[in-house]
Amino acid sequence: MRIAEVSAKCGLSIDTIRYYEKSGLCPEVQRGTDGKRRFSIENLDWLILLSSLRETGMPTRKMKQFSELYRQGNTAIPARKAMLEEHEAHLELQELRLVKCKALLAFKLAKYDEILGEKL
Amino acid sequence: MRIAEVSAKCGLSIDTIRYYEKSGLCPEVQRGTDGKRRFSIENLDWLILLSSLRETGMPTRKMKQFSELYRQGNTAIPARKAMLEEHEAHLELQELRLVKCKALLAFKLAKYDEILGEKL
DNA sequence: CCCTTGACCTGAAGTTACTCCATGTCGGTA
DNA sequence: TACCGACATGGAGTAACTTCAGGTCAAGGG
Repeated sequence: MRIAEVSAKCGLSIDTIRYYEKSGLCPEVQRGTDGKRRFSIENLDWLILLSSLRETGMPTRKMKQFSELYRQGNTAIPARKAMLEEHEAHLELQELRLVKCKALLAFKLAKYDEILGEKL
Repeated sequence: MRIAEVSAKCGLSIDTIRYYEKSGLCPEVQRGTDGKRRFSIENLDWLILLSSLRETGMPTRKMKQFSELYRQGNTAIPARKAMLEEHEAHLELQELRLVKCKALLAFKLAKYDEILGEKL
């Protein structure tokens, strides 16, 4: 698979994918004889996961750490599991922020409607 | 109210509050005779709202735009309302991302457990 | 066979949104 | 009066991209 296809499938921009590889956030990507990247299914799956982790606020520093644990193979699975569980907890926090913001917006919008209503 | 207290109450760091004022993301803050900022309740409320908007991904460019509409007073309420409603829609998107990430994590964690189970 | 096109490459500079730092002032206390 | 803590400023540093300038390669059209 070439970079454009991977980009479409994982939601990361082409530039971001190159940036992630360069920064060691994803395992080595093979190259064709033309020097261009050829992504495996494994590469794609990894980028899909990274994309989702990133969207939900995991810093690249942690993604790099996670990637290093991946390179270490199955012996590092408990460590990887711990990282994902930590991120799960982080998702709960984000959920709370969303709920809080929703409530605040509802309150503000109600106040706007009140003011607009008075003008009639 | 002084900056340290406002920071504690709105969750933004002291540096961020100063940065927001400098960038025009919040209305003018009064100064005491000592040259130090004295925040009103209105200032605090505004920063609490900005903090929540920021946490949920509103870019500072939009926060600035919103702030300019605030300065225009009640005539700009329909425009402000529209912006907050747009952000509400954005929150729905984030919600989806969270749900998607949760599902992906659950799947990965189940796979890890499977691998760890096989080793026994 | 040559030329153009399109998808890709690299290294470097630019952008966003902070965050940290050095240095300086002011009001109050020992 | 000397110092302390909370605040001030301007500027440099950082994270995570994003954009840009300039170059390569394979394929197709004239």
